[in-house]
Amino acid sequence: MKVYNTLSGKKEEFSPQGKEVRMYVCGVTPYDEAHIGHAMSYIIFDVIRRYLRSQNYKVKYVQNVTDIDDKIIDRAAKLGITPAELAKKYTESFDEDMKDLNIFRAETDIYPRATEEIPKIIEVIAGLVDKGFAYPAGGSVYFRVRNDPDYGKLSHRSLEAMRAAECAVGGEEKEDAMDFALWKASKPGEPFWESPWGEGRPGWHIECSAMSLKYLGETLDIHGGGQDLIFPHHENEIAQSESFTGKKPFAKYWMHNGLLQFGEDKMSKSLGNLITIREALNRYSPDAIRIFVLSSHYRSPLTYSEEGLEAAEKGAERLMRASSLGGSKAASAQALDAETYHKRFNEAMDDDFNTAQAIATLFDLAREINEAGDSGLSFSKAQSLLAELGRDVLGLKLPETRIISAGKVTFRISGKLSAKSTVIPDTVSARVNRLIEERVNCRKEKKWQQADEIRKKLAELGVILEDTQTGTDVTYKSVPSEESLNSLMKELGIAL
RNA sequence: GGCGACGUAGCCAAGUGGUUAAGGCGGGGGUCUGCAAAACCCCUAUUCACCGGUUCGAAUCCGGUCGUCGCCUCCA
Repeated sequence: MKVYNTLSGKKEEFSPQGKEVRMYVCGVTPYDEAHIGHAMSYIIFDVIRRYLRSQNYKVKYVQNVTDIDDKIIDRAAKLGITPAELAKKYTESFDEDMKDLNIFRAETDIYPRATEEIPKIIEVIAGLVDKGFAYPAGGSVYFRVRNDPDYGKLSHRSLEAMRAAECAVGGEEKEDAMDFALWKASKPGEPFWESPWGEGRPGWHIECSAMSLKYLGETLDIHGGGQDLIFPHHENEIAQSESFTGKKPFAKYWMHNGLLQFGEDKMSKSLGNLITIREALNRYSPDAIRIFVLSSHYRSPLTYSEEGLEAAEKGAERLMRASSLGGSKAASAQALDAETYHKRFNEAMDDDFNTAQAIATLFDLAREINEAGDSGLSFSKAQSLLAELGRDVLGLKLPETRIISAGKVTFRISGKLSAKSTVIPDTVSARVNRLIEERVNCRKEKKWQQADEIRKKLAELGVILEDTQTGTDVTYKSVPSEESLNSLMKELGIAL
């Protein structure tokens, strides 16, 4: 398996330290709703992790929550609530988003919060001060960048070049403009913790060093995040961690996803041009969002577009249909060769997680299944493979089809409804089934106009009917209200 | 200004020395169907921004030109 490492700028053979892969992915600062740029990043690392698991690696996963920083304090002050309340609210909202996007979580995962890791953070800062890599000034503590000869190795730039850019600002108390804060003295009214340097709170970068050290040890296998974190965040993490432990590298493989673009610009909170994950989920299925993200390479930027999401929705529908296609009773024993697809899929994923090619393989497999279905060949093996790779590795839901009404009606849920485990109320399905039954009778009697009318009206309510050789398939794209069905039945003169 | 990425069909997007240049969406034609839908089949890039060069051979390597974007400040 080859993995692109930002540190070396090359694809490298993946060889973790042990059987268990130690993986750390930078989490969010919960001060607002997460947007689909976040979704992109977490979907990508989710798939990387799922693939590692499918290749029989164990993965020990840690993802932080930066629940204290300037933005949280400012925002909370504006809203008149405490920073802790604000952070809690948006952490919960983020967790809900991740759940609906089908992001894998294991019992053994750790999602540490900065505010709950203060002792470890102070321990690391104190260690850096002892070793001369950091110095207190004015109640804060700064990292002494010039003492780290490796500084800049991840972002591939020199200290001189950075100084020349004259972008480093503030900090009259700093020895060097490039030095960054490990510990920030608190201002009146701000939340604070006691420390050897006075009341204050942790700087942004230090929590990741402290948490990864505490939960994953001195050397990580994979450290991931968006490309916007390469500098300064990850550069600073390396500086802190390697200076503290004296061990290099802090992380064997640094993986960074490309950023989501929105029109001409990057989608970001500061530009205000964002679509939240919640808004996206209200319009598109989680599978569509995943296919949209995974259809291009994870290191390339991706531009958000309605057309792109709609195209992905159609694709998701296609995979879902193939994975739930009912087998013919007359299917011959001759099965198609699923193994070549499995091989192609793995080869794509082994090459730095080429999900675009992996998905293309699934589309080819779907075509084979449909073809086999048309020609009466057995395709159950191919179908299990499609479901396995789609669900377990790419994290798609590929909503299950359930056969109801004695095999006459195939029931499906698709589109955005699949984000939650939607249940169609009995009162609703009873009415829909009654309408289908009525339509079946109309068709038997060749009352085509009436049959078409029922189909059309149900479609307007988000219930799609399709006739097959064995009966009628019903797909719920939304759940109609009992009342709307009642009035439809009244209009058509059909009694329950 | 410094560092980096990218420019492949109507749109999205793989491919990075020799393959018929993946796949999805869209469009056109057909099969099936009462009609639809779905599915399947065929067609939709003689060509990979442009100009030179290396090579028996380049979308793929090198140089240049034009264009787009990211990072250098909080960000996934």
